[in-house]
Formats: sequence, C-alpha cells, structure tokens
Amino acid sequence: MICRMMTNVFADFQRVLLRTIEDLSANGELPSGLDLHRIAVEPPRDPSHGDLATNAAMVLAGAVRQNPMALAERIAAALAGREFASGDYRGTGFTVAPAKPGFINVTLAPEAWHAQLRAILRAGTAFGDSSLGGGERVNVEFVSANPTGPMHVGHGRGAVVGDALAGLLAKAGFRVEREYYINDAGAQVDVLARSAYLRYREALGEAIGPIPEGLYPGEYLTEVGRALAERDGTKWLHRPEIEWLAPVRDFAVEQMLRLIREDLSLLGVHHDLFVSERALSERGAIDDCIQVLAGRGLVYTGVLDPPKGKLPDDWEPRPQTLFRATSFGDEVDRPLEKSDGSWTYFAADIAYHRDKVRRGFDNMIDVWGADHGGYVKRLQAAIQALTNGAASLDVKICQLVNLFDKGVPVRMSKRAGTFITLREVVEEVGKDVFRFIMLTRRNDQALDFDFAKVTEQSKDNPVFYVQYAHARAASVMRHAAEQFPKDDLSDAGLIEAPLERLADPSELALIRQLAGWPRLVEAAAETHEPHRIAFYLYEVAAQFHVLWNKGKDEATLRFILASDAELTRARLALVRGVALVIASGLAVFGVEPAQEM
RNA sequence: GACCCCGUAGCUCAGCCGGAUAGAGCACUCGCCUUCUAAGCGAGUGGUCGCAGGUUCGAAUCCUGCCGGGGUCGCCA
Repeated sequence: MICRMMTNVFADFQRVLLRTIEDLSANGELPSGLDLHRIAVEPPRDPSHGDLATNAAMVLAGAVRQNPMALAERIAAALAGREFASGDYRGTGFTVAPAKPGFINVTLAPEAWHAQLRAILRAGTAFGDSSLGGGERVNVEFVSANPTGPMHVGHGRGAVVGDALAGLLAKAGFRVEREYYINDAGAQVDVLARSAYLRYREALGEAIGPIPEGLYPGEYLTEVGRALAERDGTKWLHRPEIEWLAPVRDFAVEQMLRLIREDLSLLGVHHDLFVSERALSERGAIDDCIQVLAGRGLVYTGVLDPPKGKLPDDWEPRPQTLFRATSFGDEVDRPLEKSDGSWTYFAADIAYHRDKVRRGFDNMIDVWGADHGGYVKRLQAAIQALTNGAASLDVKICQLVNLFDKGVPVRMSKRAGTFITLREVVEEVGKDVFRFIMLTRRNDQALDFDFAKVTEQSKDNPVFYVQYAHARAASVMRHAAEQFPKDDLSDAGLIEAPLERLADPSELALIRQLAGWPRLVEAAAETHEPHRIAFYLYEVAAQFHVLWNKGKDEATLRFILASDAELTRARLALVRGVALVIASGLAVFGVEPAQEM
C-alpha cells in the first residue's frame, strides 16, 4: 500500500511542536518522559488570536511543576525561528505568542496558506484523505430492513447515515465493508408468505375479500401474487400450508429483497454483502455460537423477574435459556430460546456478529432505528463475551424522521393508503437532496423533513446553499475560460499561478477554512459522525458566498479581472480550491456536486 | 420502576474524548439593492448552556443527584 503523506496543517505543526518539546527534554530544560498525549493543536476560537493554538503548556504544567504561562513562554521561545520541516509547508515559517492562561498562539506566514492551496489543487478531491484508519478493516451494517415490504423514510435515514459513515471511514483510511443482514427466518416472513399466498389466490381469480387481521394488507403484494401465479401456475392451490409455506416464503422474500435493492439503488446505496439469517441458521451457526457461550458458563436455565411497569397480559414465570448478559454490563440476563424451542432473534444476532468477527472484523458498526435502542447493551455484552473484548461494536441509533409539507405534518396511515414510502420521497425530491438533508442532523436527533423546504432555492436550505456554492465556482470557471481562452485554467495549470497575490484577509480566511478539511474528516471519522461534514460544508459555502458578495461592492475583489490575468489566475486557484473541498465532502455523502443550477 | 437518548438565543439546531468574551440559520430591528458574478447584501438586538452539587488552573463539555420531554422494557424483529 502506498503511504501518501496527506497535508494537514494541524498535524504538521504538531510534529514541529513535539519535536521542539523533545529537544527541550534532551538538553535538560524539561524533564524527559513527559506524557505528550493530551497536547492538542487546534484552530483558536477567536481568529484574532492567530491561525493555530496549542494547549501544550497547560497540559504539561503539572508534570513540569511550573506555572502554565511561564512554560508557555519557554516553549514559545524554543519554537521561535523554527519552520515546517515536512509536508507542503516545508520551509515556511510562523510566529508564536504565549497568551493568558498558557496558550501558545501560532500565526503562519501567508506563504504557508498559499502552499496549502497548492496542495489542495494537487490533491484534488482526494484532499482530506487520511491515514487514520491505517488500512484497518471495519464493517458497517445498515438498513437491514425486514424483507416484508417497501422501505419507509426511516429506513432511508439509516441507509444514508450508514452509507455516508462508510464513505467517511473509507476516506479516513479504513477498509470498509457495507453489509445488510436479511431477517428472513422469523415469524414475520411467514406472515409475508401467507399474505403473498392470499394474493396468489387472488391472482388466480379468487375473490379474497378484505385482508384478514394479522396479514400484510399492502398493495405491493398483489404483484408478488401475480408473479408467483405466473411462475408456478395453480400448483399450490388447495394444498396444506405446510407444503407451500416455505417455497412461497422464499419467493416472496426474494421479491421483497429485489424491491428493497431497487429502492436502495435509487438512493445510490449499494451493499457489498447481504447475509441471510436463515442461511446462518441452517448452517448451524447459531447452535455453534450458543454452545461456545455455554462452554464458558454463560448460558443457563433460569426464571426472569417480571418486567416492572405494565405487565404483558400473558406474562407468567417460565424457565428459559438465558445468556448471562449481566456479567458484561447489561441490566438483566437475556433469553436465547423461545418457548417453542427455536432461537430468539437475539441468539441469531449474536451468531451473526460472531460470523462478522470470524470474517476478520474487529471493528463493527451497526446502524439501527430508534426502537432498537434498548437492544444495544445486550449485543455488546455478547460480543464482549465471545471475543474477550477483542472486538468492538458501535451502534448508531437513528431517530425518527417526521414528514412535513409547508410546515404541515404529513399524516400517514397504512389503512387510509396515505403511507409514504421511501421511494416516493426520493422520486419527489431527488436522491441528492434526500441524502444531504438526512445528514444535516446528528443521527440520534429527530429530524423534520419538509418537502417544500428541502427543495426551496434559498439560503435557508442547506442543500441548495452548498450546491449553489459549487455551481457558482463552476460558473466562474466557465466565464474565465471565455475571457482568457489562451490561459491554462486546469488545476495543474493553476498550481503555477502567483498565489502570493492572494493577500486579502477574506481570501486567506477562506484558505484557512479549506485547510481545516483534513482535520474535520479525522474528527468525524473518529466519532463516527458524518453529519459534521454537512455543517462544515455549509461554513465553507458561507465564506465563499461572502467573498463573492464582496466582489459586488469592491470591483477589485472580483474573481475575474479582465485587466489582470495573473491575479485572476490566483483567484481562480482559490475558487477551484473551494469547489474541490465541497466536491470532496459531497463525495463522502454520495451527493453529486452541481455544475449549474 | 429500570435502562437509553434528549434539554444551548423567541424557533430549528451546531459545539460536548475540558480550554481563552458560547456559534449558525430563521424570526425581529436598522440600513443598502437601475444590476451585476440571478435565486439579495450588510449590520444589530437576543443566552442563569434544565437545576444543584463535585472534579479541575479552567466545565455547555467529565462525575453524582434531581427536574422536564421522548423511546424501550420475557417467548417481535
């Protein structure tokens, strides 16, 4: 694997800083063996403090037994005169200043920012790629909707969050696998089979009347019934359920899966692997897995206390096969077997995650709906038990999506036929809008989705605002190409532009903003929070729009100046930098950057 | 009753592996807008970061306890 040293101004400065502190230790001015772990280099909250700030002196003050301010002054003195030794800033300098409680503020020479912009143009949309993951494998399981019907908007949120998270981790240097777990073994797919069978009879001319309680009433099943009739003819008519249940179920599940894949594909989501619960079960993976747990003394037969609060009507004490989840941080031990002797969903899920671990995934992420929140601890407990803590599972819980139209809640009812599917929403607003909006909230925060707002072309709409910045950048490049037909305006050509002429504070501020992209990618990847990208892109777009608008008031700040081809080229480099960073972020989201709007 | 998530500006939300006067959009107020790079621009008002303790040089951020909202709670998945 080629190890590219990607540019990250914060990391590059940190290297200089750590080197400086080590030198101080080496010549006895500081004790050796200091814990440098907590030293951070970050942008100061207030830009007037400089470009970078570090808490090094405050973090080390205790161990060094010195007051933070005095230590800051010593470190600052030692930093003075140094310069970047690596990366795209090699040879550029900076000034340092200790500040109040013990910060050390750093201001880079403008050349450093110009070098940064050159690096962005060189990297293209690969700017922000990180080696954080070190090629480690990570498995992201998401959607995993039951194959019993079309997906709804909530599934869509999970799909987008999972896919974007996977994309983010890939950008951060992980080897990512996207996975879908097919719940094709439980009672629900039997209900699906019975519902499909009814539609099958209907397709063969029978009057079936209203769909009985307990079966799926959805219209989408008529098509399944028809297809089954077409394939098998009258073969299953008037036969006992035991004969047709399995084949009809398999057929229906396959159809539903096809439907789901189509919907996902419409969203631009593609999984690398689909794993069938039934296949897992038939292979004996669940029995194996439970046996392993039993071998460690973690499975026993016991009677659970009744749940507090409202009791289920049919509750009665019953001895069950239980997993000792309480030994691993869960509140109660959890049942593995149903009363009919079959495995619970939990048992199967343990086996499934064991399967992932055995396929080499020590890092697992699951994206679930809000209603599964109470299930997280027990699965993590089981994984800990199986792997002795060697494997980890992070679960991202997605809260509800509430649909609105012009501020009015969209009432949904399966009965009244006003249920809105994911497909309908995506067809209405487009995949890019849907995806972006799904990422404008933390996953664990409920999200309001207003059809009118998300398609509005205004500053209030973050999708539009970000896309418009990219389209504007593209528009500038088109105009420039017309005005300067002989100039090389490719990214490679613009690297040679006289960037030192980018001297306006708002231009440098924009480059600073762009320089934060690699750092943001790493932070978002570490916390598994793709939504941070949406907020970052909004800020980049905002700064770009500000610069654009300045050009309205001050003609000298326009990107294209007919009288000054060289300055124009420098500014176009900046415009391209903005476009590349936005495109790079949108790529993580799986959103196509707009060339014009 | 237990567990999980949430509580930050009038509204919708960022910020949360501790860091320097707490941010954005909307709304509101006040300017600007014959015009070019359409889908407005600029500025301003607005905060006990649910409450109370604790840890720390330093807390919206970490810990504990309360209060309020949502979700979940044996043989559904």
